Amino acid sequence: MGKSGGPSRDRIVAGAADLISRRGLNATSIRELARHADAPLGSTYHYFPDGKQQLATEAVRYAGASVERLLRKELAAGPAAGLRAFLGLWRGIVVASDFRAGCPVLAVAVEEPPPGEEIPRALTAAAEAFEGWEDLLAASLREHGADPARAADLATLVVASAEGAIAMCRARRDIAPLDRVSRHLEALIATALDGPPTEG
Amino acid sequence: MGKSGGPSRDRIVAGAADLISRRGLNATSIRELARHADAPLGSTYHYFPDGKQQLATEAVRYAGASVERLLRKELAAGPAAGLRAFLGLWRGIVVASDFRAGCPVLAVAVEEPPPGEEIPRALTAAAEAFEGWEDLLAASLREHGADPARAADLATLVVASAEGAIAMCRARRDIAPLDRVSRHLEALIATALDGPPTEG
DNA sequence: GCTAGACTATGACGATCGTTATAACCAGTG
DNA sequence: CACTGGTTATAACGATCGTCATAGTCTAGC
Repeated sequence: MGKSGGPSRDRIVAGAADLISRRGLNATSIRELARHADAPLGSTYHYFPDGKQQLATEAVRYAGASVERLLRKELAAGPAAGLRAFLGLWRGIVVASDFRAGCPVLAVAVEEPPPGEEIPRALTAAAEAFEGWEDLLAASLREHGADPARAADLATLVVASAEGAIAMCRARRDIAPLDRVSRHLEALIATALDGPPTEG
Repeated sequence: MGKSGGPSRDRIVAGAADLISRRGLNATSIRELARHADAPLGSTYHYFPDGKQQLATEAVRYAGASVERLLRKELAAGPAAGLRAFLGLWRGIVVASDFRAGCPVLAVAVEEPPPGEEIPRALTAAAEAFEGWEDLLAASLREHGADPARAADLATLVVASAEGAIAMCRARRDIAPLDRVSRHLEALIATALDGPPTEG
């Protein structure tokens, strides 16, 4: 098949993204990741010779790219549609998992890098995922008439509040925080497009 | 001394809050928690006979109460001052730790509860901490003339976006996301107090 | 001095961790 | 048939995990 791996490799990556989003990175073992994807332990080290760090990095990149793909598609209908799709995606994941799963990018972002100077690749991948989402949102906002100076701020607020709300929902086992944030964000986007606030 | 524990007990709890905020709950061992507080391992099981779960719960409650105390104090000068203190607190922690520490409540909130029906006490404590902060902010907003129906939404947005921004800052090793969110939130609070938006 | 009770020190228990090594399977090609 | 290269199976390495048990060291009050 494709020279870069068969279907089980992809299953491992996707499963890792899901399991990391539930348990956190450092708390998830390679054995659990393999079991979760119905793959043998030996295969994980076959496909990912650099071990856990490599698998985690690819899982984060996979999740980041998936969201980015959805975002790019839905933003074609405007920032409001993109925002709704973004928030709806997370809402679906949180509810479908009965508040057990969240965002794998967030899970990686909240863990301390090892004491050495080296910054783990997975953490860098998490930063890139966040930035990718922000950039798409900000560009769409600007294209639809939002104040360019505030577009980036608003995009950061959207990503940050979505991520935070996901965590709050999981703690409370209640989707209300995400819904409250969604309502507020949709209003914000609407006013950002209609009339830029008095700046001077 | 006090019947409920000496100074080293408090050191262990405070140290646990810090270490959990860096490494995550499941990824932090009791031995590390003891070492971090310069306390012997035996002492952790002496002060916290129910083990890791009890220590984690107390650490989350400690962090939640600390922030709540600060918030209550600063909100006396109005919602804008409270917001600034809240965001400034996190900013200080993130910057002072060189992007290694974050919010222990968030760290606990993003981890999956065990398969049984029992919800870990630490997770419940995390939910209560978030709610405590939200309630204080919402009450202050209402007291200062904000639309009561939107006060709760705005308070949730503040907490969610702060938590999310902290994680984004750690991933990027850059304080900019939190600063961007802060700027936006301060503007939001200002308009919420001045003129409630056209509701329709 | 002596005892009581709070704290600490030490070591162990089975389990699991990340990782590696080695051997077995199993598809295709000759 | 043999052979080869990608995949899986199995076992093991030292290290660390959460927890417990036991014994030691303190300090207070008699």
